[in-house]
Amino acid sequence: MVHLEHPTQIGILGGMTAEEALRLLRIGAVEIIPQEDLFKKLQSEKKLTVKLGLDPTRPDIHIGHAVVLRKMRQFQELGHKVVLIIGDFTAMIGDPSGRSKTRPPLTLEETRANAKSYVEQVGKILITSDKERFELRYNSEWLENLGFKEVIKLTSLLTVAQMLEREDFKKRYSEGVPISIHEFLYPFAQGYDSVPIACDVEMGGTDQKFNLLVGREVQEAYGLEKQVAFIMPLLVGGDGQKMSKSLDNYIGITEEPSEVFRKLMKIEDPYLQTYFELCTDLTPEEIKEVMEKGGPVGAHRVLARLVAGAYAQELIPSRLDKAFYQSLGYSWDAHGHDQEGTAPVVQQAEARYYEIAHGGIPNEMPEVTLHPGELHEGKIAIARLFTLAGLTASNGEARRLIEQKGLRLDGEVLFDPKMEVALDRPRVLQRGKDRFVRVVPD
RNA sequence: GGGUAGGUGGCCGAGUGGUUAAAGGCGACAGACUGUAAAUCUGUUCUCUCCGGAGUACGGCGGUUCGAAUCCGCCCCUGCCCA
Repeated sequence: MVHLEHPTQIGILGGMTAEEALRLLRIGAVEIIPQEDLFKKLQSEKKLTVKLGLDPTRPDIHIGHAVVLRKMRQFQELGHKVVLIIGDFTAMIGDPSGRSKTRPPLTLEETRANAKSYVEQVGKILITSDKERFELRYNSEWLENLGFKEVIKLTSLLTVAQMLEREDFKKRYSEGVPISIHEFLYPFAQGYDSVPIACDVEMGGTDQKFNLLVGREVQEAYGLEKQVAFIMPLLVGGDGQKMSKSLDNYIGITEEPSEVFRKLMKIEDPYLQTYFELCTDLTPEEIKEVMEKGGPVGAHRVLARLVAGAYAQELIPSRLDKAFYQSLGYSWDAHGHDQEGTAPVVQQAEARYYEIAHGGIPNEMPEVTLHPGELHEGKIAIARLFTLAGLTASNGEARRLIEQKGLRLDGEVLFDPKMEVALDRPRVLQRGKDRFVRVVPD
């Protein structure tokens, strides 16, 4: 079984000097503004408050978030406290960062509903059970009843010109794309979040730089010590596009290991290096070695094993390094060519991947039960079957795909769009290479 | 408040009375080729279909017309200029 780091081990880094801590924290960071302030805060030996604001409009945490969360885990292991702010109030504005359109606003109720699953997911990376190390807050707590007077105080901190200097606003403005005034309020709201919690370090991706810096101004206006803006790189999807749930480039941290494995194997070659850098703790030398010795395919395999293996754990190990790779039972020398891992989850994920790659049908797949009312004399039209199974959006699409040899039934390529299928036993439906559903009669 | 230009399929964008389910591009999907990569090539891309067709669709509502994305009226929304 895979070695699972015991919670009592957390805090083992607490004995580090400020220099050592800074050296560790800097790894992987894009920018720390200002780094001297972080050093001073670390030297002060007080427990630092490290904040991350999460937008509860989309309920899933993906491996892009994990880049930031893993860094925060380091802070926790150094003895500091993470405060997760669920932006239930700010979600009504919608973060304009990187956006080219105004976001549709959400109600408090809608956003609250999403927040709960967030915490569960974040718990895979952060230590959430220890109140000294973790706290969850909703920003409606202080923003909802913030008076207009305070809003004026906040908004007087920045000028319109400064706002429009932001790349996303600048672009929208010059292209004539609408910007609502309330979107200007977002950075202030996020910045104000740092006041009631007396934030020392605010974490964010590169797209958050502006917002993080506003937090400093806001804290100063409220007589607090300014926070450090800790900026981590943004992980793009495996195809170089923004990671998006509607595309297949999105890897959720609670997805099945086999899915994580599959998606990591699909990462386009030019982004492989970045994934190693952001999602693992291999040294640059080790990454180079893996890439050279394993080639693109072998390197993909090492990455997929490491990350899928780590994410399969209840609590993701704090270091995804060579030692962890070996703890999964793989020999480092082989760089991905062997398949002799001893960690069952990874083995299964890998086996499933290769089974499908060689045209096989996996054992594990989503199951759909068909209502008996859909059957006519025990049979159902093939197109309707695929649509009911959720593999096609419409019967027409199913017919088209059949004409294009894109659908299979029990492994056999379908050719007749008018075919009727008897459902006296479970049947395996397949779309393309890797989408399967098993339909079982009720 | 005044003037002006606009609102078309997931996105961009053509289309000013019928031959328009709406050019073209992007994206997406399937196939070939591959490493379940990329690139390339081929096909598809509103819904239903007894494959003959039928239904719905061009911001909203109403009207003109045999017929409207296209003309008219009102409303909503957005850009730009002026105040």
